[in-house]
Amino acid sequence: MKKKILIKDIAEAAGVSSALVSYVMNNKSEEARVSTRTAERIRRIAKEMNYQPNQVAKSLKSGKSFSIGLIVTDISNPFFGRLARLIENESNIEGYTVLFGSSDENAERAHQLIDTLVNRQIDGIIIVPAAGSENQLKYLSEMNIPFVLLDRYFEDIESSYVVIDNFKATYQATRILLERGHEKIGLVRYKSDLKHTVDRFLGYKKALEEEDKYNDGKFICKVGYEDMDSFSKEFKMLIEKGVDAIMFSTNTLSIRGLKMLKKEKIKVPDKVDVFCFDQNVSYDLFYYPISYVKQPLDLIAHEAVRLLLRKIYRKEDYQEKIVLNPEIVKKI
Amino acid sequence: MKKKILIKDIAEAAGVSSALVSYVMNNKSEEARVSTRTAERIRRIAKEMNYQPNQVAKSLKSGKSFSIGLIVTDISNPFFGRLARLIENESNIEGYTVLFGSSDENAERAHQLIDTLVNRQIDGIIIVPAAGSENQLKYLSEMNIPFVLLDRYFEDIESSYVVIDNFKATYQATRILLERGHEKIGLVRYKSDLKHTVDRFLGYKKALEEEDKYNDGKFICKVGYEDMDSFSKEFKMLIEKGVDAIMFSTNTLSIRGLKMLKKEKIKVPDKVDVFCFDQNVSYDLFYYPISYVKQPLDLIAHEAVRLLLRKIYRKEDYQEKIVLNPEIVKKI
DNA sequence: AAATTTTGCTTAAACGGTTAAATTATTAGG
DNA sequence: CCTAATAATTTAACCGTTTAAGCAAAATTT
Repeated sequence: MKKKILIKDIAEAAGVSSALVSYVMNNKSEEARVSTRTAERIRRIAKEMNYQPNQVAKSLKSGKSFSIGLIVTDISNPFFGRLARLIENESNIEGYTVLFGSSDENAERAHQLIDTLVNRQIDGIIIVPAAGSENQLKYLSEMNIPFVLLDRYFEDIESSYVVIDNFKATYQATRILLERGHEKIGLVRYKSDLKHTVDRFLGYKKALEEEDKYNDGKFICKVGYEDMDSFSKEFKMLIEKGVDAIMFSTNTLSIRGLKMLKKEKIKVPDKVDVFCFDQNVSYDLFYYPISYVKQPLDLIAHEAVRLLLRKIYRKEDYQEKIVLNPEIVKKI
Repeated sequence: MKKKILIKDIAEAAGVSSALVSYVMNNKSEEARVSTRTAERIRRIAKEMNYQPNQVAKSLKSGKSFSIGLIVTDISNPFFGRLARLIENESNIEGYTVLFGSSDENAERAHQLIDTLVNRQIDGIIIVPAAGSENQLKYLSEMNIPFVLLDRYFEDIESSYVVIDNFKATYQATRILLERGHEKIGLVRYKSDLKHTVDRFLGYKKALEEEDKYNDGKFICKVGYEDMDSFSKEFKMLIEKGVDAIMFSTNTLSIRGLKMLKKEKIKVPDKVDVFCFDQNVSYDLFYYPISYVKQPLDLIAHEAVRLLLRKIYRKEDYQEKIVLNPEIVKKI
């Protein structure tokens, strides 16, 4: 078994103290006045011995770990998978590693994850916050741990965030359904008070109200995040109410809805037209072209990492709130 | 800004030395003969002050970090996303956190990732190895860093791994296509010498040879992992050769193939029948029921974590090789 | 040539824990 | 009441780095 090369091994081999090696390895030869000859020698030996600094020791000393945490609701959800991948890329470019965790929209679980990540000295966290996790964010603020929210945020918590204009997203999408001449437009949404969920609902509502077709929310189908079993029941009820179009307000709901429509042989768009949320490879395989709201994922990831790193570097307390425009992908 | 509670803060508050606090917090009161009264007091105070041990310091001292690395080819690929999620769950149960990275099937990138993870003192790594990464695995062995391979392995590298019987998978799937009466069965595969790719090819070949329908691999379409652009060209050529069925050998290839078939209006199964690889929500939205090879993902994740933890705990050098049975999901 | 500055390097403390060894307090035994 | 044994606690070294402070030699100034 090869032994891990430490700074003191290099120092020994070079016949100098470990301090010198450290200075050289951290490009501080100048400030520390290391002679160019010695610096050269140290560099050469370090390379020969394939020296890899122990990040744990570095972190302990510096309080910086060059790693960031990422908490999503479920990494296996393609939407978050793609986001995670993009965040990974952006972070790596800046020399950061990503630790991740899935909260399952569960505040308790999110709490655990945050603790774990914080104890591992992550320099900052990107969070898709679960409902009821406000206190955790307050805790992070108090501890001065930089964080950036994604996908949603809390109006009564001061924080940086990157989201899309969800109201606009469903408003525009619903308008398109209206323009296509639909009269009874349903909404499939989660039972949740999270900002983005509510905004998506409000956009839908506004569009319908403008045309006097809101009907007191008669065509809204609310499903719980956990009890997905209820989905089919609720969804069928919605269909039975005679809707002629459906606005799906998330990626997973879109997929589940399309599956149901296909299974129940409800013809799209003759019987019901649909408008989906977020991209998904599946849409391309559906028998009818699917229009959808597209979130600018790469931009979201880019901005999220940028905001976070800015917070990490400049310890300023300034919060940036970024609201990006959704793209409406109209396939017909 | 609240300050992070350290062991010495607890010690001070309890009027004892930090050693005692450490013993108590690590449930070593017995061995260290801490009086029950003191232990109680320390526990109470620690709880009141919400003490969270600094994992970095613990890691430095113990050489253990209670985190494991996970290297997949691409976390945004739903197949690996699901796997990652399951591995996350299994690891969390055992108190481990997951650091992940996507290698993009690129040995250079994988090398970087491994270095990063190792320098962060991860206790072990679960790797979906890229082609040409054998030397990295040797390095891990030399450094005595526990690792488990997933999805594929190298025949000339001694290691633990969890894979499915890929030969059997395509053999059985191809047999089904044969039984359906197809004569010209194509294979869509990656250009790669990785064990699993080759095995999948061999299973296909064997099944065809048994019926004298291999045709010297005339109906094989090989595409590069990176230059996916060539996919459409290659795929069209395959179609033009007049195949009446296609065996797709990975998840992404299946999806891309189905998309092409739909786009080009090539009727499934009348014009060409298909057999896909791995589950995917998309299959359910395709106009015709898709049969596919299903990998037992939860079992794979479970076993991978189990093997890795076993290696971490017992420092034994015994390699476990687990080959699981694929499930053939026949939809017609 | 002495005093001062600059150069090149070393020493040692610190980061926040763990743990073997040492020390002190308590109890039991004679 | 003194000694020995045992119980409870403290001390200090260590994990692998970083970095302020110190020091000796060489170079420069006076």
